[in-house]
Amino acid sequence: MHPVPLGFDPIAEARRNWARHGWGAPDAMVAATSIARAHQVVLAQIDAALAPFGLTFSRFEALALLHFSRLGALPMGKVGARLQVHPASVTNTVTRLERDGLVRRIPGDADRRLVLAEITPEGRRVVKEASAALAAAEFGLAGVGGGELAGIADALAAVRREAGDLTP
Amino acid sequence: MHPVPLGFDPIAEARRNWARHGWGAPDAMVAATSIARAHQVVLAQIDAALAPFGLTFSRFEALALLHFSRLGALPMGKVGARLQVHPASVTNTVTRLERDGLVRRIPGDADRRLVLAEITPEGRRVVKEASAALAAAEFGLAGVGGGELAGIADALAAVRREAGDLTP
DNA sequence: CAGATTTCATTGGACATCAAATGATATCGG
DNA sequence: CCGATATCATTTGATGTCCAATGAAATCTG
Repeated sequence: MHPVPLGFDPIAEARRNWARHGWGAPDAMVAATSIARAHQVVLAQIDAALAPFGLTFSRFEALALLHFSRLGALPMGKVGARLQVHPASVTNTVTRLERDGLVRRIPGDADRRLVLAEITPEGRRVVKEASAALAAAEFGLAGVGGGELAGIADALAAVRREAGDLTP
Repeated sequence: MHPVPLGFDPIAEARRNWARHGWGAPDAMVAATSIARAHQVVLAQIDAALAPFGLTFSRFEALALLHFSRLGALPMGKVGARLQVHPASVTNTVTRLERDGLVRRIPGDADRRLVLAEITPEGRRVVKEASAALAAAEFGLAGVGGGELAGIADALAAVRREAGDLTP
């Protein structure tokens, strides 16, 4: 997509322009833009690593969650809560996983409003291979040192804290 | 979207599960997942701050880039290179900005393959107001301290370095 | 100079995400 | 017990992103 590097840092350039026009909160602008760019870069590599398995990161996350669960099955709502995505996104994700035979929808027994997503044996096989591929690709963060990885998680904890993700 | 907090950190939980199954690169997994979550949180707040202006972050970025440019106009390709997005995304973004009268398409004079996106007076008016709103909302990073903002940018610089964004 | 190659923007298809509305089911209250 | 309210999943529609293919125009090459 970007065969030709720009030769300069687009975010640093944005900061200069931002300051030149006297616009506010330049540090926040740089931090937010850095997050967006890092997300774009990492997700592209993750999806590339998962493509051979017919998975996207979204689908992999859902599949891994089910694989980790006690019964290999969770209600749609639980999946959304754990992955922190919109209910409609869960419906979409599970539908595609089901299409590929990695997941099955089963009706809730006690509460008939519930729909459970259950991972299939094929799903378990695929998620294991995919996790290995993801680990091999270091989640798109190859080249980033171990200490730097911890630094990223720590720095972003402040953002997640604001969002209420942390237990404080 | 998530009125009810989970009561625990989903990423910390993911790390435990990941380790329990002996899967690789847990630090990278945590870092990548943290980036994805931070992106989701920040972008949601940014888009909320921009909604009153009929803008999304993508459209705002394009509009600001044109506003900063010397002539208030840039070829589509340049916009994509600077914002680091796919050409098809630029086409989409500019089409919507044009629909709202914030941008105009003008044909390239020298090279007739080029299409220039030019910001309109209305576009300049809107982008200024929007930038103020964005600054007021601190880019969705209100509550994150100044030092922490710099820490985020610094930590993510390692990722952007790998992607070739930095000049070194 | 003419044909081949490259560059540029657009189009169409696929995927992910969210918001709002809908239908089905469960629970609460009188 | 029955009606009102709440919960759950899905559907529909809008956005944004990418890839692959296409057509138009410029440039390179023999």
